[in-house]
Amino acid sequence: MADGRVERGNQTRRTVLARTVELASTEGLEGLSLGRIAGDLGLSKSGVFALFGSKEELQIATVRAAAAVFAAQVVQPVHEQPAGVGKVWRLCELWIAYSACRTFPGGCFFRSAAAEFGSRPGPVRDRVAAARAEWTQYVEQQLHDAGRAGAFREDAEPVAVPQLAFEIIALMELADSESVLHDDPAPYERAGRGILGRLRALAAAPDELPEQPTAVSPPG
Amino acid sequence: MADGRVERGNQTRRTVLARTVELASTEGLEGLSLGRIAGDLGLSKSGVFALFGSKEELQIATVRAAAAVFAAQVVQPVHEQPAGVGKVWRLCELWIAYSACRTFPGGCFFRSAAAEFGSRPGPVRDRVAAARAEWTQYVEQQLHDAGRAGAFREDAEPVAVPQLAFEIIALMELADSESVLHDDPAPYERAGRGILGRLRALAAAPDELPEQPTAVSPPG
DNA sequence: CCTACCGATCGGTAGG
DNA sequence: CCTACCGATCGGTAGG
Repeated sequence: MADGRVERGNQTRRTVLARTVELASTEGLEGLSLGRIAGDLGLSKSGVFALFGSKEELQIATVRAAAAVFAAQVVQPVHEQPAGVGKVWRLCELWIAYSACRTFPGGCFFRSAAAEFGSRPGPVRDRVAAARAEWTQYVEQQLHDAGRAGAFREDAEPVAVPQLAFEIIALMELADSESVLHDDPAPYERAGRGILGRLRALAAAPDELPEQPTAVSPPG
Repeated sequence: MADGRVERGNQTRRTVLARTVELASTEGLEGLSLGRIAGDLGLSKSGVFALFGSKEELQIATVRAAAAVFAAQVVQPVHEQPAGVGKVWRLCELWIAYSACRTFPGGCFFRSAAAEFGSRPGPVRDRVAAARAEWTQYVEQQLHDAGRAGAFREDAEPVAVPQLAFEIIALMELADSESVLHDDPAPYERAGRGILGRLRALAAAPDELPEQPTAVSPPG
């Protein structure tokens, strides 16, 4: 009972998942191998297997672990900030930093995972789709709250929140993809400029936003 | 010499590549298996191997074959159209149709391939990066030519061509990704609206562009 | 009975 | 293009 075996198991689980989120971002969730992970961490293959039950469960646990990292790095820091375009822009800056600093060595975990499992029905795809839908809804909620707080101009058309969220996410994800593919930080500036252009055009107080995104240091 | 063996080999090569471009778009370039392809096509594993020399060469040949499909479906149809925002928008419509009709069952081949090989240095990544760079340069060229033809307003800031190309490509690629992941055509309308919004804001004759994108039929 | 592993091995398949 | 194989490794499971 109190011999610590359960706690040791939980610790080993965390150790395994810390490694699989890294591996999966570069080699894919399907590229995870129980034997290789075990070898890397000095465990037996069957020991790793016993902790998760199947490779598929390991993949799903890896997606959940990546979501926790993302939440801590992108969502949590803005938690207490008042709603507004400033909060939306801060969220975008945090996303760009999350991508540019290679939190996951292969770039955004959820862009990679969506590309890998997007056309493979099953529980892994469903988990990835749910994680992405939650993020989209979170961005939409921030835009909605900003609108309710009077952050958008009233002399223009009402802001189409899902459209604007789609455009912001598109710019950030292409920056992530191109930056990884070409080892180049320049796409982050493009994404930042595009997002600021949209937000400044709609903001009631555009001067509260910078004219240009701050420079992003090279990856790696 | 003239016994037709070379021609038969080329035909078999085309048959194999027609299959691998489909498979790779859903299961990845790394997921290609010489044995599986051979079995699917009633060939021997070593026969397929002999045609390409290595799995890596098969992957590169698959990327080249996909590029030919893309060029025929998206680039070739606008070849003789005069430069202008109308040509740019037509190119975007063709891209959206290329994605929405599932030319490749897993969505845009080059988005999938970039996600899979973006952080794996080597000849396959280089070939994927080159194909994407060519597409980006082609879009930029069309925007540049439109500007030279007087298609953009002169009372606004000069159009930043690479920035605009980045934004257009970002919207199309997120539509592709989300449509595949959620089996939903709605993202294509978002992408089309976003692109038209940008083009109409910059166009000297915005009335030559539609106000809304035409509806896209569901995938599959 | 439980867990968290171990060394060994299952039936199949990988690239070559 | 074929049959016939190789060293290795795959995900998963056996008894202890």
